[in-house]
Amino acid sequence: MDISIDEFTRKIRSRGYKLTPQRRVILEILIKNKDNPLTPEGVYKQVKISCSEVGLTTVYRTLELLRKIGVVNHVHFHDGCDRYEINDGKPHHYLICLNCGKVERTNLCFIDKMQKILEKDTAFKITEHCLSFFGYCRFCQLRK
Amino acid sequence: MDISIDEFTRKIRSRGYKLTPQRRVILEILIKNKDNPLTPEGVYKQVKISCSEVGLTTVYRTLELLRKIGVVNHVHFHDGCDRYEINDGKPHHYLICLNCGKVERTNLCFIDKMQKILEKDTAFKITEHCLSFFGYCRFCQLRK
DNA sequence: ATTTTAACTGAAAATTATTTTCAATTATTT
DNA sequence: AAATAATTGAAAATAATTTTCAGTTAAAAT
Ligand SMILES: [Mn+2]
Ligand SMILES: [Mn+2]
Ligand SMILES: [Zn+2]
Ligand SMILES: [Zn+2]
Repeated sequence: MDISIDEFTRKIRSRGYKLTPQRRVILEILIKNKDNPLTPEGVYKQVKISCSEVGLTTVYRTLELLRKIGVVNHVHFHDGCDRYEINDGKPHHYLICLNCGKVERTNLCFIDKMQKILEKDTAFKITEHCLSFFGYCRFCQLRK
Repeated sequence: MDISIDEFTRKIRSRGYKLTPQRRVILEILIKNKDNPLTPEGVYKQVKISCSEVGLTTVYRTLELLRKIGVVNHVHFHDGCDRYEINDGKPHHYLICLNCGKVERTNLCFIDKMQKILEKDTAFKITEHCLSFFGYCRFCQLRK
């Protein structure tokens, strides 16, 4: 369910944006890391490795653009920076250990149902949500 | 279901912390604003109004302390800063309009059920969660 | 193909949120 | 009242993000 480059091109162009090499590289990095949400800095570092002259500013700008067109989701680990992950259509949420920082991902989700009810109830048109759980992982429950 | 000053005092002292005037004032502000999560800056401004010599640094430190002892929750509106609200024991989540920024609150929540299942499923001990919905409010759905 | 043009870029500067440092102060215990 | 460890606020430091701006480029028009 990953976005294809063609689909990406279409989405970008149809809104008057240009498909630049920088945008393509950043998208590729996000796809490659579909299992862990990256910070802008994290994206930047990986972009640099796979070569390329891409500025950090452009990373920030591109991530926000991708979010706007629905290609990435924006998530929070409460660690002081934003994170982005490719939007694969499936809901998934995170379990973040307050002790060791370990992050687990889960696909269990009742949110869709909740969202439908909320929309009916409040007339709000929901396009994104952000859900994270904080607590203590298996390991940290024992020590400390 | 608001926390009482006695309960607060007990919670603080039992962990070796001191009950200072600053901490008391900050707690009062949070109780007074139980319906909208405040940023540290927001707390600071209100503290200043109700008089008091309290430094912004102390506000940051106190909010984090209150979170640690379970007196406040930490929420995110994706607007670049952390927010805190008094923990009244009830779950409530937010609907944040991506267009006008309006924030609505809802009590509808399936999270408790989800949390139980997750805990069983993952052996993670969950102590907090953060859920927000983003989209477009009634008004913004029409214009734009 | 060449021109045109608005979108895009990166470096540097600016801004904003948050954390750290440290010397002085204060709440609680003795 | 003294002892002591916790707490405080101002200032400095750090970290994340945004803005500015002059130069570049993708895509549309010729
Ligand atoms: Mn946070
Ligand atoms: Mn965010
Ligand atoms: Zn852990
Ligand atoms: Zn709105």
